[in-house]
This record gives sequence, structure tokens and C-alpha cells, in this order.
Amino acid sequence: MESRCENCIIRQFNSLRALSKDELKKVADSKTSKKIKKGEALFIEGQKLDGVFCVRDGVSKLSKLSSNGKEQIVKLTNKGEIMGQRSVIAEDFTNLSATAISDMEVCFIPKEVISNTLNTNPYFSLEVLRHLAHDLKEADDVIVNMSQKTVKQRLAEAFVYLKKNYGEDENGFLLLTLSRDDYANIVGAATESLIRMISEFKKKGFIKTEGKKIGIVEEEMLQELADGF
Amino acid sequence: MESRCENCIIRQFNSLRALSKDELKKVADSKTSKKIKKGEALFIEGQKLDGVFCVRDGVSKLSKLSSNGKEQIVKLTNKGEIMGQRSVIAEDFTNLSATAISDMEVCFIPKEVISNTLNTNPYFSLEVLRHLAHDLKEADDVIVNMSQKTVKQRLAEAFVYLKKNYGEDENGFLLLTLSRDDYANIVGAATESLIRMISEFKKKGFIKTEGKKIGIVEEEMLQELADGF
DNA sequence: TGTAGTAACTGACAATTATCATGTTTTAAA
DNA sequence: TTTAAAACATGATAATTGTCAGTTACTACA
Repeated sequence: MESRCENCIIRQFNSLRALSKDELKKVADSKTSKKIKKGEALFIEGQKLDGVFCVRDGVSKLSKLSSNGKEQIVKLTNKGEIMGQRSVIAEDFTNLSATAISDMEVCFIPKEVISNTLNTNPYFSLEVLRHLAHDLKEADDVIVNMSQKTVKQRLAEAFVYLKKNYGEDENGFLLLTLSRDDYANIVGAATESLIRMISEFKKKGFIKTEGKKIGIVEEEMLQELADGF
Repeated sequence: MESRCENCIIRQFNSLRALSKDELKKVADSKTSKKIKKGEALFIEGQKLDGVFCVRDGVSKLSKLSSNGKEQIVKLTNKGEIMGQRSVIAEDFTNLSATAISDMEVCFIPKEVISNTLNTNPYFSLEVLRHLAHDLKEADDVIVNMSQKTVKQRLAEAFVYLKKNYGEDENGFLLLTLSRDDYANIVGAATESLIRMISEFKKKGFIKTEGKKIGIVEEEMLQELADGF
């Protein structure tokens, strides 16, 4: 409750920007802030959510268990994103689990506020619609990548994506540090296969490593690889 | 223009059911009916759509070209579904191509009618939101299947899905007849691999074939296979 | 500061899937 | 009805990826 939504820059990046002052005030009054430690879960597949999460800081992974017991990461969230809207809108259990990949700061907004606003503010509905439409398009792209590209291509693509979306530090290492396991669960491969590929990329000079940290050295080469050349 | 939307049962299955009588009338007045022959395209990836399609009869595939030039089928549409809403909502190019798999009958509804209604009727917005939410959930499932299951499992699942969703004729053959190529593009495999697997399933007695037609013989076995047993 | 536990890594091998080559059947058009 | 094209099918082989078994390195914590 430390800050008013009206002053929160984050909301410019999500559908909450369509809210009126009054509506924003309602959100601010009903929301609660939470700090979530790296590794902790925000919610778990199959749970009923009674609100959505607005990400103020940090990164989380949205994943789903396969029937073979393996985790598949479907999406990484960005700062400013709203999580759990799909489930709240459809009045459905979550189909995904959300786990913090770095320390996070999120606001929890009760579902009543969201659904009331959906019923009364068509601009908000439209913003949410656009957001879902965007997610859907991205999901289609992931489907195509998963089914038509090799693990090597998908990994190359993942590296480029992580650099573009989460940036790198002064030494050229990706700011977002993932475990080898997480990488495997993003590209949908066995952890051992993935580790081997990281070694290969390193040997070829495409990337550099330092412990868990990975740095992109040859972004163009990786991009070309991802595109199949 | 042969029939009034008010009398069209199909609309009960999609978001148009949230429309008022007046709104329905507007839709009916502006819509045009089209017949599309099997194999013809409704729209193509990258096109700008100036309306949505409401499927009255027939089945189409929504697909996307991969950078390697292969087609990936992302979704099959059902009777009553609305196609192209994602693109119209996001005011974006279509990210998918739609091609008729059987002869189709569709209504085309201009985007102005859709967006006007979205701005004024929150129930309609909510229905569309629910529909997109559903599509998104399904897309997540496809991602997990594509990345965690073997081709064999995905094919088994596809057969079960086709039977459940499109039914079979009096002789136990799937009503929806797909080419081997289409099957390959659904499960994301090389056509030859897929044909081999069909032969294998047939040899094991899980399915039967008669030309292009495929019949599900052992649904439970296929389901178990799909689930990884 | 030792020690248990987890994550990272490597090798050997097996399973899955793609590719190429080629033959057969079906379909559609002249 | 013939004939060319497309779809279906199968074999041989190569490439990709997974599995199992083990080693090393890092991390946390008693």
C-alpha cells in the first residue's frame, strides 16, 4: 500500500492506463503490494485466482507441467505486465504456474475491481482485449518455433530474445540469469542436451559464460542460426 | 444475404449471442455470405483484414509459415467460430492464414460493426474476451504438447481430438478427412515420418484406413499413448 | 569449515525423427 | 480414356535429441 496507482509509472505499460481517475483510485484502495523472493511461486496451475498481479519489478516465468512431468516455460513476463487476467476473465482455473525468476515486487488487484471495470469502461475492455490478442499472437509464434525449429535454433533465438528484452550488464552478460534447467524448459529440451549446446555455442564463440551467467558475443550469428542459415 | 442473423442458430455458439436485437440487425444488414471451396483461402498471413468471418458450415485450418518454408497448422476452426477477431481487435495484420479444409459457408462482417459494438456493448466485449482467453489457453496447451511430446503422442492425440470434435460416419471413419500433409503440419513432423506412423498405428490395430479416410479403432489406446503410457 | 545437496557438465549409447531416393496409387484434367 | 501431376508409401541412412551413468563444482548451512 506504499504508493498510489495514480503515481505509478508502470501502469502506462499495461491496460490500467485506460482507467479514469476514479477507477484508478478504486484500484489503489483495494490493491495490496507483495514482495516475492526469487524461486517463490505467485500462483500454481489449477488454482483459482481471485485477482490479477501487476508486475512492478522483477521477472517471472509462466510454466505448465506436461503429462510426462516436465515443466514447459510458456512465457517470461516483463515489468509492467498484468498476470492472471486470462484466468480472471474466463472465470477459470489458471492453466499456468507463475514463479519468480528474480526478486519481484507486484501489486495484487482483486478480481471484483477488474470485472466491474470491464463491465463499465469499454476502453479498459479494449485495452485488455488488445493485450490478450498480443499474447495470442506470440503464443502462435511459439507454437511454430517449437514445432518447426531445432533445439539449436530455439536456443539461439532465446539468447537473442533475452538480450533484447532484459538487457545486459557492463561486461556484456545477460541481466536475467537463468538456470540451465530453465533454459531447457524454455526451449523444450532435455537439460543435458541443452548444456551440450551451450558448450558448443561457447566453443564457437557465439556466447561467453561465467558461472551461471551468459553473455551474447555474436548476436548476428545467433540470429542467423535461429532463422535457419 | 440469404438469411437474417436473428434466425441463425450458429450465433448461439459465439460472442454474437451477446448482441441486442438492434445490434444484430446491423450485423445482418452489413454482412455478406460467401461460399468457399475446399482448398481455397479465406485470408493469408500478413494481410490486413477489414472484418471477421463467422463460420456457418465447414472446417478451415489456421496456419503459419515457418522461416524454413514449412506450414504449421496452429488450429482447426469449428462451426460457429469467429475468425479474424484477433487481427481486427489489435488493428494488426493477420498472423495466420486460413484455408478451407472442407467446403465452407461463412458470413463476412465488416470490422466497423464489430468495433462499434465493442465500444458500446460491454457484454459483447466480455464475450470476445472470453473467447480470446479460451484460445490463449488452448495455444498454451499446444505449446506444451509440441515441446514435450513425441510425434507419435501428438498424432495419437490429434486422432482423438478429431474424433471428439468432428465425429465419425456410420462406418467409423473420421468425418473430417485430412491429407497426410495436413496431418504432418498439425503434429509438426515430416510428411514421410507421419505416413510411417500412420502405417504403424494401422498395423497395431489402433486405426483403420480406406484411401485418405481414417477411422479410430482403439480410442482408449490412442488416448493412453498420447498421455505417455 | 566440513559436508550434504544441488546444479553444471561430459561420455556412451539408444531412440526418435528427418532426409533422400524411389516406387506406387490416386486424382484430375485434356 | 489417357496421361500428367499430386498424394501416398516404403527403404536406407543420417542427423538430432534423449537417457543413463557418472564426475566435478558450487552453495548453503549446521
